[in-house]
Amino acid sequence: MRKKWVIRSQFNCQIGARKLIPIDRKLLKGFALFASMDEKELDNILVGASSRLLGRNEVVFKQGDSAKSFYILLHGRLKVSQVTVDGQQIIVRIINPGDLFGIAKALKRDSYPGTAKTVTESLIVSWPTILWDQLMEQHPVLAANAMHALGSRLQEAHTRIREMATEEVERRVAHTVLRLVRQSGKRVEHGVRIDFPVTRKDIAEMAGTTLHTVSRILSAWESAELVRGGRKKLLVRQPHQLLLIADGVVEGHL
Amino acid sequence: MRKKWVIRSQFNCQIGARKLIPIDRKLLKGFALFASMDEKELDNILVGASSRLLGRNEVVFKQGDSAKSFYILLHGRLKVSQVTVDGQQIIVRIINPGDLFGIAKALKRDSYPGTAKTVTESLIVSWPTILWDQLMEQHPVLAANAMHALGSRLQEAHTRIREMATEEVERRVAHTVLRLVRQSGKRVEHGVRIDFPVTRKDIAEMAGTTLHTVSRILSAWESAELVRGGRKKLLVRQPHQLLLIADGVVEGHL
DNA sequence: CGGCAAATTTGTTCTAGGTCAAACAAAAGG
DNA sequence: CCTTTTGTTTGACCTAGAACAAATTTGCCG
Repeated sequence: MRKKWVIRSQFNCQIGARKLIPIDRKLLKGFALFASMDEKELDNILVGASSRLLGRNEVVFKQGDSAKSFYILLHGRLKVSQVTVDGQQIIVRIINPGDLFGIAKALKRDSYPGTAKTVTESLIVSWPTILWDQLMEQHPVLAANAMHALGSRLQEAHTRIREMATEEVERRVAHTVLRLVRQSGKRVEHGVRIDFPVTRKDIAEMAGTTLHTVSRILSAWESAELVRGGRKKLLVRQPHQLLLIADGVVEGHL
Repeated sequence: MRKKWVIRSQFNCQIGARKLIPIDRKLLKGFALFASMDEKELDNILVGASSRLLGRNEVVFKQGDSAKSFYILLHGRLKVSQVTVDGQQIIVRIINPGDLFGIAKALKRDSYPGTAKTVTESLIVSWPTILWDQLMEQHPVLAANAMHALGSRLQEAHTRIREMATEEVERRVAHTVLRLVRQSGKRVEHGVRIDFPVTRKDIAEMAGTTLHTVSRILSAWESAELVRGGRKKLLVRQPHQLLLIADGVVEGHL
């Protein structure tokens, strides 16, 4: 068993060995991005790709780094954050398996606008950024799918903007939690569990508020039996009730 | 002359004649979207397109309408807004000449997520939505440019999210105004004028605040000689000072 | 197992900016 | 020209939620 495990300067200086996990096209299959592509096309796409297995809390790229590669997440979970000049942090998005990320080229940028960090052990595949245009050109299906992905992100962004502009915190937090449920929820015995570690601070940075306020809200919800919290854990017991709060149908519990 | 035109309840019942302005490929040239495409390709793209000249305050499509067409704005200015269930409005974006809009297909939607309305007389070109995929496939350059356009919008959306999450109103309003200056500013004698009618309410809906607050802020800025207001008018006299406010370098004037 | 850092909870205070209210000004339309 | 509509300004008040502060809990690592 390969145990050449990390010597971490501070972030992710990884070791060569880790890099060369053989990439099987089977790994790609099943993701929307590669929908309806045949084996041959997939192999073709994989030329030039390399993969990496990362542990928890490792940084894939940092805000401002020059964008040498673009990626797709096969397994695990990342979060992308930005820090403002005055040190405040926000979470731009959570990356789920199958998502493209670091596609600075598509955004006409040559540096990454945010920092991508694993929150669980993760498997990623990367390509050199210079291959982007070529890849898009040679695989129209891929291009179309990538555009769809961008489109969904844009829609989600608009939704967040609208929420932040018009809704009060409790509803925004409810929306945030529901989004997590939708993207990363796992049915368990008494509800739906967010299947990766989320802190109150994370939620705050997604909803545009403070961890204190989030904590108060979750406590209130816990009293009302809507959720069950825990350190970096969250179980939603009554998604439907939460939806009512999110949509402003019922009064909140604060 | 095809006069099978819609009689639309209350908004944009326009006249058939207006529809059939001959579209010259020269009109398209010069827009980033069609960069580096030759005459022949442009003509090809224009097959299936139709154009329309609209007056002020006409609705191109309404939130929820089924997305039968996608558009590009050649001349004029539109604004896209969304209304929430409880009647609050926000401005999603301002559409400037050369911008694609109504590309629901790229967002995997079959209805428009917002309402697009002219704020000045505008010239638009439209294609039936069903041509989208075909057009993207046959013109990789167009596809790439369209993706860039989406990418820019996504970036702008993230910027707005970050601003709304971390900045206080005065800075947000400053950013909003500066964005208007950048996109639609016209150098004039004593500064830069926003070259289309913007109300305080518009600005509020872009910055995520109320028209009252915007009015107060602009009044304060006016006292400080930073801007000059007027009914639906705005002249920025000292963009640089405004930038300092936007970036939080100097105290605001409230 | 004990110590430590990270995460969470909860109380108290304080203010930015929303809400309510009203007067005012400039277009638009007849 | 007068009336109406639409946009703007300003004041007075009030509250959601941020900021400040501290105690408490939890998981981790040596």
